[in-house]
Amino acid sequence: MPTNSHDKVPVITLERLATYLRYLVDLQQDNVETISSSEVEEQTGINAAQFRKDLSYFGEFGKPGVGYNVADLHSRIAYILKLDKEQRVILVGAGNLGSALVGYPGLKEHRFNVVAVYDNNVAKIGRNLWDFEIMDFGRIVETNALHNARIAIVAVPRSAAQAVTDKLIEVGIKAILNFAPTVLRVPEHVVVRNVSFIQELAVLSYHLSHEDEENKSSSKSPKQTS
Amino acid sequence: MPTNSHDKVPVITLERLATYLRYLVDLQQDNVETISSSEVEEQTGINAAQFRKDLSYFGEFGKPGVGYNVADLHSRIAYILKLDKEQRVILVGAGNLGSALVGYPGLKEHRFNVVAVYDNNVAKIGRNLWDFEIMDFGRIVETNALHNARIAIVAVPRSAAQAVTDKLIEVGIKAILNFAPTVLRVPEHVVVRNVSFIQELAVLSYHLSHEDEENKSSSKSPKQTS
DNA sequence: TAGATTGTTAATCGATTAACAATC
DNA sequence: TAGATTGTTAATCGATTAACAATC
Repeated sequence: MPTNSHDKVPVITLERLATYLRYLVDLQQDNVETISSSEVEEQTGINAAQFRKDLSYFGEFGKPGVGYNVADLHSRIAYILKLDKEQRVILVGAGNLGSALVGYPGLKEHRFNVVAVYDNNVAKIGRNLWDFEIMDFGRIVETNALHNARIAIVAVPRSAAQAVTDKLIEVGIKAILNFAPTVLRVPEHVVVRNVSFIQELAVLSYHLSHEDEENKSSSKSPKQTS
Repeated sequence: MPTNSHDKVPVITLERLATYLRYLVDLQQDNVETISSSEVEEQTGINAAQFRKDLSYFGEFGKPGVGYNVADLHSRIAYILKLDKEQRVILVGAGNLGSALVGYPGLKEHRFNVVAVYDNNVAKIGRNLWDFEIMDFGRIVETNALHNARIAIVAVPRSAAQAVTDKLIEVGIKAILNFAPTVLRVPEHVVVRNVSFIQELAVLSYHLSHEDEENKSSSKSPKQTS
């Protein structure tokens, strides 16, 4: 049962799948037709065996002795991540960050379709954010019954985040991308991913503060996370 | 050699440290004075032993039979992550995202001090972004010699990201928070963290697409990442 | 065919967590 | 003191990667 069996694909494999996708876009722009796993390793620093292992959760993608067809691999990974079909998304919180997120062109490129923008600030409700009229979050029960979005982006202040989340779950949201700097409590059937700008800076800050004490070590490949 | 020995603290521990910090802020706002590791587990879903283990890399923080003093733990974690002292940060890319990032109040709260904003678009150079005059990225050699920032936020289009990065390394940047959807190649002494909004949505999308096939399982604690 | 590279197994490595002696 | 909870050890679990038979 290959090509999509769901049983326990590690989340970190999914994350790398999304990374491969980005990299494959680069390759397509450079008109590269075929790559081998060892070329992936050279160029991204991700171990060749790991690349093959990640793919193996979903079936067979390459030709022994030849490698992987770039266009084919791209479309198959997009399929696995369901980036090949429209996913409806709502944004809650029409502040600076929410505005930047909704305005990001990569959303459309990856078939994420923002269907509504919500806020609870009466000064904002009714005004426009890009192409969207900002809706009253207090009325999400009615409006999401129409839109039927399953993914929500939460870009509200920490103090509002849990209450917003509770409401989102009520209206059928199953996946939340949380930008508020707090741990959201959700029922078990709801998936949350947290994005914390400050947390990332904190990790960088830690490494910085120690760099002067460090002696040179010897690896060569790019050292990156996420 | 406790309280800051650097030898191989897992990055994931550092990430959780930043999570603990957020949580401790919540507790302080609620005037909670003491917590035990099992309360942390209840409220955040992070295993109590893991919490204790994470802290153990840096010394002793609690009192057996009592628990952890919230204010003390907060300040010690802030110290470890060097969030107790100013870190100078530059932003490259004065677009929507860059604007939202620099405007984020959490930066100041955590002592990240944005010292300059750069762009290469002549239409933007000289204009203001919040309190900052947008500087010509072409002149960063001179300007960062003054500011001496070590952390850079890269919020430029994919096509510009690698060239920008190369230049940043030239001017002494040691840590990069990358928002461009591409893998940056950096020398071994430079740390990169990638933030990819689309990647996060892709992981959510994957989970969504399968949810209808899934039968209920039985865990209860919050299932979150990052 | 010979050479290259896959998909997968098994060994290794590292992170999570249960268990418990130390101690407040 | 008795009860609670720490810090840490050791067992478990899971992810990474080397190695190689299969195969293009």
